[in-house]
Amino acid sequence: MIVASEEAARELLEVVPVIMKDIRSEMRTRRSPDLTVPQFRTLAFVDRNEGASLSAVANHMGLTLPSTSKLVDGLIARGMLTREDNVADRRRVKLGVTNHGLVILETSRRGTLNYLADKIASLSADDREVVVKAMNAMRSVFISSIQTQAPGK
Amino acid sequence: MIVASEEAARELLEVVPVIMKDIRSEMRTRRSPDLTVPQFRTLAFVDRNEGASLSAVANHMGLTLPSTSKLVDGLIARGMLTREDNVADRRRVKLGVTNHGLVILETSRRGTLNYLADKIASLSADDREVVVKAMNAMRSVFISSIQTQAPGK
DNA sequence: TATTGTTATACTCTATAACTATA
DNA sequence: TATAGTTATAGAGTATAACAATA
Repeated sequence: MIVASEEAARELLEVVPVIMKDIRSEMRTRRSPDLTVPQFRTLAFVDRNEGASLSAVANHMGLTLPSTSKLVDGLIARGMLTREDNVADRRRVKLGVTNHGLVILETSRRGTLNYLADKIASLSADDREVVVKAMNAMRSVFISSIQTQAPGK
Repeated sequence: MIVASEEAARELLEVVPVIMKDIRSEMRTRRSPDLTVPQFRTLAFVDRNEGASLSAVANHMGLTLPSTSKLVDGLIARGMLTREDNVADRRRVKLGVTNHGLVILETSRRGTLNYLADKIASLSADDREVVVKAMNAMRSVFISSIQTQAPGK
């Protein structure tokens, strides 16, 4: 089977929004209504990059600084993130996940993973393998390799 | 390679939001800033199902009726959709795409497809095939087979 | 009474413009 | 002057609650 880029692009444009809609609905309304997708991704990023700056989060999320600032505001207001001054460069902030934030993050992740795994269980082992391979290929195309600044500087 | 549902679910939860973010950004800011993703999907659905009711659109999109009503309002205000009474059942409406809507839809689709195809072109032929197969598997899992009501009744 | 749709209200997501503080 | 971040403002996406019209 010869697959043109155009054909793969059509498939992505048709199917990806539907998967995304499903993930978003699951996060919003079912087992784990605590986090929206951007909130979940922000929390997960700060968890993996303790002390990250706002710019680092904005870069990872592909959002502007004002959008990211507001997103972070909400998570701080709900006690899931902390924001401190960075003494080495006082223009910057250092973000951190609270214990409460960690609990919410893990609960949300578990609920969503269970939901997705349950759906995927209906596929053949071959199809599951194809999905994993496709996601790895997509990762190389869509996830930029830009890394977080080291928290210190 | 044996792939557990859990592993495939983790991959989906990590990668799909990033692809979606990219598609959304492309639609919003680059070649085709005319339609958001939900607007695009609504227009495409009504194009394929001329005379569809609001409920049919809501069902397809996985949205509530009020949300769908507002979404459609916006497209009507911008001259891309029409809304008429359904004489056979006056509670219902019949939606249609205008010529202007068709032009915008096609322009947006072409721009986004070109953008995606360009990115995908960096993959090997094997990887492109894997992507298409994965999307077909996902379609069976995530796209419900519920069909539109016939426009007449 | 059930179905189809709209209006009112509210919150999140996201952007641009204008600003402050620090380097 | 350039960088990091916030505040103000605004539009889109989405939901629930309350309602009107029709079946």
